[in-house]
Formats: sequence, C-alpha cells, structure tokens
Amino acid sequence: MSQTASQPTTEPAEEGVPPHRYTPALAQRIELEWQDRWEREGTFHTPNPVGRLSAGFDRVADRPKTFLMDMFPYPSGAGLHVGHPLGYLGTDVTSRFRRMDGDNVLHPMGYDAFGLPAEQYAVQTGQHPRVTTEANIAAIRAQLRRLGVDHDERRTFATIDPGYYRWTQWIFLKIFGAWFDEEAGKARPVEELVAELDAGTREPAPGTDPSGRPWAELSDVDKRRVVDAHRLAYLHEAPVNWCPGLGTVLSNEEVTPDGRSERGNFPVFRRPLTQWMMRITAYAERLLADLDRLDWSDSVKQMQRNWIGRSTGARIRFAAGDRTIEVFTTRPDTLFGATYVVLAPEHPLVAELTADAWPDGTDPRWTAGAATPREAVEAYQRQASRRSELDRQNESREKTGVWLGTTAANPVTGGELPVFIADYVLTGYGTGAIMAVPGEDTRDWEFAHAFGLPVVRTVQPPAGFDGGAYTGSGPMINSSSEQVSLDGLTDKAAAIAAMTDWLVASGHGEATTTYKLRDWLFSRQRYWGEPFPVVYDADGLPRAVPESLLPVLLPDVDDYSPKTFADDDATSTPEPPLSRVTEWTTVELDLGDGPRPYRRETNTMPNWAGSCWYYLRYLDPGDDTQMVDPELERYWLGPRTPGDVGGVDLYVGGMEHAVLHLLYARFWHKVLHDLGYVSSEEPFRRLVNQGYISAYAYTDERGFYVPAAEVVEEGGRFSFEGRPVNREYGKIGKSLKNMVTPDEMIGAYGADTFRVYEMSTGPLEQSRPWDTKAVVGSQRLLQRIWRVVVDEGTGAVRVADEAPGEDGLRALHKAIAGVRDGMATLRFNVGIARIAELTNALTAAYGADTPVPRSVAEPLVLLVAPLAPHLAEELWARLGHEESVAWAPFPVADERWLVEDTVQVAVQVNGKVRAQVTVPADADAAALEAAARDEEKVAAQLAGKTVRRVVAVPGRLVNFVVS
RNA sequence: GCGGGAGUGGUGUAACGGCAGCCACGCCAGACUUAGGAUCUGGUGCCCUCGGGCGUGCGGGUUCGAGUCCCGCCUCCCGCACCA
Repeated sequence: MSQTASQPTTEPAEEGVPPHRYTPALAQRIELEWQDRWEREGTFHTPNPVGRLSAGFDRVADRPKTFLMDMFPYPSGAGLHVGHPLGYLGTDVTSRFRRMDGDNVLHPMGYDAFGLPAEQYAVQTGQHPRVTTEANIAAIRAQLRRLGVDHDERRTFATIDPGYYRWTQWIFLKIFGAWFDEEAGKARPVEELVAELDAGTREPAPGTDPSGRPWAELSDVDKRRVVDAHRLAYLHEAPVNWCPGLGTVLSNEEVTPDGRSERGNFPVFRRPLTQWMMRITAYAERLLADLDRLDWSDSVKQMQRNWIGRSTGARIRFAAGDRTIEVFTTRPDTLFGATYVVLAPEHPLVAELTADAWPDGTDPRWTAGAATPREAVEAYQRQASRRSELDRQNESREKTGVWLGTTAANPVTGGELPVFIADYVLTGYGTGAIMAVPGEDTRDWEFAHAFGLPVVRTVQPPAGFDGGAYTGSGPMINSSSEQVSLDGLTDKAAAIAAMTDWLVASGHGEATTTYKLRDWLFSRQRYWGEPFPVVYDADGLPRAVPESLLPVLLPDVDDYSPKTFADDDATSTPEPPLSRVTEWTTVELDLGDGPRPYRRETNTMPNWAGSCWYYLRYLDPGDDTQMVDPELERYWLGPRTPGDVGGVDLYVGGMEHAVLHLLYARFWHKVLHDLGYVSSEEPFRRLVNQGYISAYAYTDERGFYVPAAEVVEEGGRFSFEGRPVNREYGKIGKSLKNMVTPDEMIGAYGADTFRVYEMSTGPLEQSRPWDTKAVVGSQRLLQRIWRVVVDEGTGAVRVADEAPGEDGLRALHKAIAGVRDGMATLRFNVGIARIAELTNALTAAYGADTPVPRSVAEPLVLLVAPLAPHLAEELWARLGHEESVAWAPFPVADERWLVEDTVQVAVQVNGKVRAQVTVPADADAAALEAAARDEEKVAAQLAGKTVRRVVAVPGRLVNFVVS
C-alpha cells in the first residue's frame, strides 16, 4: 500500500524500454484514438426494428436481442471513485461479448438527476440545481467515455430533461386515471368505474364514501370524491413521516429503522398531513407472487418478501357497547386465551370508546394517574404522537398504555375484556387493533405482566417450560364452549381452521390476509423534482392537467431552498418551495367546461419517480408522440415465451436498491401492463447486484485520517511518516483519505488495464478490497498479449500464416471455453485467468524471434476484446482487419481440441494420491486399472494387501480400496 | 430474536462429488542493467528425521472418494425487527 497512484505517464520512451512496448503512454494514445473513432463511426449505435433509430437494422435483423443496463448514476458533485465503475464495466464486458457472439445488443446509460442531494448540493454552492447537476452529468459522462464503455450515446438522457419528465407526468396521469378492480385483479381506467357505477352494475368500494348513500343520489362533487377515493394515485390525510430538518415528508422506505431520514439522518416524526399516495398495496399479492418468476438473487427476493410482509390469519369482531372492534390475528386458535383488547393510540374508535369515569377500584396501573379515562387517553395519545420512532426504541420497549374504561366481549367465551390503547400496537398494520393473548404471545405477556392482567393458557407447554408466553405448538387446552371446542387438537393449522370455521359460521369473523406493505407516500415538499400534472378546482378537488399541456414545466426561481425547521420541531408544517411562486401556482385552464382559474399542486414527485420507468425510455428517448412505441417495447422487453415475464435481460446495480427502487419500478410496470401500455409483466427479468469495492483507511494516534497511499507496511505493522497508524476497512472517500479515482488509474496505466484489473479481482457479485499495488499485474498481462502480436523492437506484426501445433490449439480452445463460461456467468476473473494461461503458453512456445501462428494470435485478440477493447481494436487493425473488432465474431471452442490425446490420471490407494500414470485419453476402466497396477509406487503400496475394490473413472483417476 | 449470504495460502481468488490452491499480487532467487519502483526467467500452503505427514472455520454423517452433499455448532457480513 506504499505505492502512490500516480506514476510517470506521458514521458517519451525510457532508455532501455523497447520503442514499441505497450506502455501506459502507448495505451493512452491508442485508447483516445479508438474512442474518437467509435464515436465518429457510431460503432455502438444500436438499431431499433422500427422508427427513428431503425437505420442499420437490416444488419442485425436475424440476431436475437439482448437488453442490458446498469442502475443509472445519481450525478453528485463528488465524482466517481474506483468502486463506481465495477458494475458499469460488468455490463460493458457482457454487452461487448454478446454483440460479438451475435446478439443485437442494447446497452444504454442515463442520469437520475432530480432529488434531495442535488438540491442540497446546490444550496451549499449557491448555484441552481440544474447548473450543478448538468455539470456533474457532463463530468461523469466524460469519465465513462474515457473508460471505453459501449453505450449508445443517442439514447442517453437525464430525468430532469423536460422531454423525459413530460412522460413521467404522463404516467402519473395514467395512474391517477386508474383504479384497481379487485375481482379482475388488475388496474382499469376510472372511466370504466364511473360507467359501471352509473349503470348500477357496481357499488363503490367499502370506505370510499363515508356517507353510505347510493351512488345515484350523490351530488357531482360527492361522486367525484368517491371516484377519487378509488384511484391508484390519491390524496389522503394520514400520519406521515414528517422530517422538519429536511422540510419534507418521506416515504416509509426512506426512514431508517431508528426513525431518522435516510438522507441527512434527521429525526422523523409521525404527523397527520394530506399527501399524495400511490396504492401499491393493491399490487401486494402480485408483487409477491411474481418474485418467483424472476431471475434475481434469493437475498433481494427475500428482502422484498419481508417488506411486503404477507400474513394470513383472521379478522375477529369484538362487541364493545354499540361499537365493534375488529382485530387481526394470525392465531385465531388462541381466541379462548384472549384476556384483553388493545387499540393503537391513533385508532379511530378510541374517542367513542373512552368512558366518562373510572369504575371504583380501578387498578392504578391502568389509569396512568389521570382523573378520568379521557384525560388519560388524551395524554397518552399526545405523548405517542410527539415521540419519534427513535425515542420509542430508546425506551427498551417497556410496555405502556392506558385503559379506556370500557370492555369488549370475547365472542367465543362471552367474557368481558378490558380495552386498552398502547403504542406497541401499530396503526396501519392489520386493523390497528389486537386481541391480547398473554399465554401465547410474548408482547402480550409483557403487557399483562406490567398491568396485572390475567393469563389463560390455551396451548399446553411442554414439561419443564419455564413460564412466560409459550409460542410453540402443543395440545389445545381451556378452549371449549358450548358451540366450539379445540381441546386436544395438537395441530396448529387444524386448530386455526376449526376456529376460523366457527368464526365464519357465527358471523364473528373470517379468514383474511394482511401485508406490512403500506401505500407509497408520493409527494415531497421540494423544489428539485417533477411537478405534479394536477390542479385544484374551486371545490378543492384535484383535476388532471390535459396531456396536451404536458410537460408541466418546473418554474425557474431564485429561491429554491426548502423551508426547514429545527430538527425536533415536530409540530411544524411543510411549506413546498413552489407554493412561494405565486405567478405559477394559479393558472387559467379549460378542462372542458370553459376557462376557469385553478390552483396548481405545489408538491413535487419523489426522487424515485424518474427511476421507475427509465428503462422504457431508452428504447427511443426522442419520441415526443408517446412514452414508448409498443412495437419497440415488444421487441426489447416483451415475453420470449408464453408465461414469460419479459423485461430487461440483465440489470446490474447495487444492493441498496433491493426494496425501494426495485419495488416501485415493478409496481409502475404492472400498472402500465394492466393498462395495456407494455406487454411485459416485469421490468427486470434478471438482476445482478454487483459487489462493492472497499479500501483500507488509516488513522494516526489522534484519530485523524492519514493519506492511505503513503502508508507503509512492514511485518504486518503500518506506519505513516515513521509513526504507527491504525488500519480500518470500509468505504472509499475523500474524507477517509483513501480515495482512488478511475482517472488516476487511467493516468497511470490506461483504461484497458484498469478494466482488466477491476474484472479480474472476483465474480461481479462479490465485494472486494481495492489494491492499487496489484493493478500492475493486469498491465503485465496486456503487455504480454501485445507482445504476442507486435515486435516490441520494430513494431512489426510478428504473426505468420502457419499452422499451429496441437499444444497451441489445445491451449487456445481451452481458453475459449473458459472465457465463454466466465462471460456467461459474470465471472470475468475466470476468463481472465484462462486468457493469461493462453498468453503464457504462447509466450513460452514462441520466442521473440519466432512468429506466432495467425490462427492462434487472432482468437487471442478476440477473446480479450470485451475486456480490453482498445488494445484489441489496435491489434485487430494491425492484423489487417478494417472493421471494428466490436463486431467480429467471438471464437467458438472446438470440442476436438478440448480433449487430450493422453491424460495424466491420479492413482489413489484408499483415497490418497500415491502416483500419477499417463494413459490414452480414451482408456477404459480396465486399461486404467492395468496401467495403475504397473506403476512402481502403486505396486509397492499394493504389495501384500487385499484389493477389495477398484474404482476407475476414465480420464479422472483410479482408486484402490485395500485392507 | 427472525431472514439471507459467506468462511480455502501472507492477499485477491480457482477447483463437472474425482490430483485443493488455476491466474495474479506480495515475497525469495536469478537474468539484463550505472541503477530499478521497468522488463524477463524460476521458486513460493504448512511441517518434516526427506520416507513422508498435515491441510479448505469446528464437530459429526453419507460416499471408494467431500472445499463441494446432509446434520449440529462457531464466526463474520447484509437485511428486517413490538408487524399481532
């Protein structure tokens, strides 16, 4: 680690170095030349089958298509470090391989440019976010170009381009204009809902009309309210995650488990506000079920499953006076053991259920010291709402709550159960109310213990059980009434089924399924985001801006900074920056009933909106007539076989998006599918999460970081300027003083060496440490490959049209097979090892003065072309080819040369290798055994022993089992 | 606590159930050199009495044969976590 990144680069050939050696200076010259030529000739322009970008499709019409892409970067001001390109290079190598191997390859790149960090960076620097963002995009684009990636530049765009976000807004309108038909299990346009309501063939969905009057009797405005309540994008007043420090609300996914903002780490509070929501919960079942049809890693699928959080159980209704409390439980079998009921503090029935006075003799633990239930409840509710999630965690989960002063009837026992509110019951999950079964639930047991509530066991714990809640299985006890008995049942599923049957028969409940997934909070109080294509009319109801008026342009303003508050000011109210732009917020429109004044929506969309559908726009980002041409969508993303989900063939990106981006994008895609805009059911058929590159960082005795590049190691100890330092392992960053950039590496070695090094350090999915010192190994490999083709002294091509020897052919075809395997499995390190083997074999077989057979040298160049494309282009041209190597066919291994004439096989005695024998490759078991017995050492080992068994595997080994 | 993944030389890694460590970095030796932080060649898992022995986190099992398959632990990484 003592080596610094920068090394002499552009000096003239040093003394003693052959003039035509593949030095960093030569590599850089070659790379710049080829990058210019690729751009000039449009080498990586991918033809579409139809439309604007279809020129040249004839050439690829008979090829299969491959669409592969990276998660597009967020152009922050920090620039790229050596960790960032790993995934981009992985797709680039794959893209180049697939093209050479005969596919029509689409490999585009774009920029995700709206969002908080860009806005914050702009606020810091005092420049408009568009200016800083576009500068950052230009910088990253230049870095990527210098790496030699084969993106089709014509398809590049940023999510902030009005020509792009116009269609983001268009999709929003489609979602706003749709509702989820539960019977059909899919989204449909709201016009169809209205038609069915008008025709009387459909009733409004439960909960969409609080008045409960028949549809035909509703006023126009009330009808619109009912329809709005059905929409997939809807306004909703509910407790949301309000982050005063950022001045915006956040989605559940953007809040960390300890109740802070993922961006900025500010406290987040639950606060009721009216916000735009996306009804992703309607798709919970399909989002869950279709995971099984995707070629994604188990870990990402499992994370999505956990996030969706499907639970099956039962709804059970408890009578409480003239009200009904509905609870959700996964254990209806334990209903006989329910000894109290708990509502979430925010539950809508709390106020109505709260009694006027405590009965005489109320346990003081139940009242929290308040004079009346109402006082106790209101105090508890206030306390719960003011507490951030973080505070809740800090209290080590001690159970708190208060009694409402009322009871509810256990439907199966008739017993009167006290009703509490407690913050261990969460609003928004299930019904926001539970039946508490302390005998079989740990949390309920803790609460019962703290409040002196009775415990009734309904599952017999095993002998020796040490008390507390018993959550295991066992025979049912104490579970018998005149109407139903579960006693003696030992199978949990059977007990659940029996109780559920009784609940249904008696009308007290039914089986149901709930999800942890909540609807997606879709509005932000930010400037730097897509404006909503929505205006409000005189009734205060939202109206869609007509498609013909899209895009709704983000107005240019002087003051785009968000209104933020003290971190802990939980009662502050969001103020979107756009609400200050008064000349923009009011607008006169004709929405079919004459020109009228409207008020614009001043929230903006969250960062995730632009990334939800960008893969579709790559197909033709310049199309200003439609989001995507359906024919292009079918060609690039459509199902390959009936039942196939379709989607991008390879999507590479970081694990950090396992839930957020990937779940939102799947949701939007399914809506677009339901509405008929895309034929594919999923956006990303195959997902690969590339590993991270980490690095060592070093701190001195004061705890300050010291430049990692200048730390020296001796005997396992590390020092900087002669003083010992501590080593830690983790992220790469400027502040950690261990930053190494691709530009530095390209300056020291050239892009090809950097590419080969990054690809050689392990399978794409694996995380790995950065080691600047090891990069030189890749440089040496490329130098040796260069030397196979070019005479370092004269610069002449040193290949000859002569037949290679059999050894050479075997080495070549073994390498071809290995490289193909590595490419297919994204284990480029294996492919590079095989290329190195072949190169070493050729170097050994052909001295500096011996020409290398063209029929071996050329395939070697083709093998390395996806990895080191500039070097390969240069050698390919010097070998006399005029067309780019990018379109040359990738070598195919010939089976004949993958088998040897003779093979060395190991001879084992009792599983231990004792000798090697050389036999013809096609020697059968008998011949193998005979050869083995003839071998001197084997004969000695077998002498005087009984051979009980011989296992002879042709081509592999012989094993004598002796005693 | 629950879920997912991983443990192989000094380091990154490789190995259809069949010779553990391919290919590299580093290190050692040599060549060419005024010089080497360049380049090239060779060596390099550990132990050894030079016969060999031991080795893929630990302990069992299946098998003629296990880094690989099965069971039970340990450690590390990632995610979730009062979700009824």
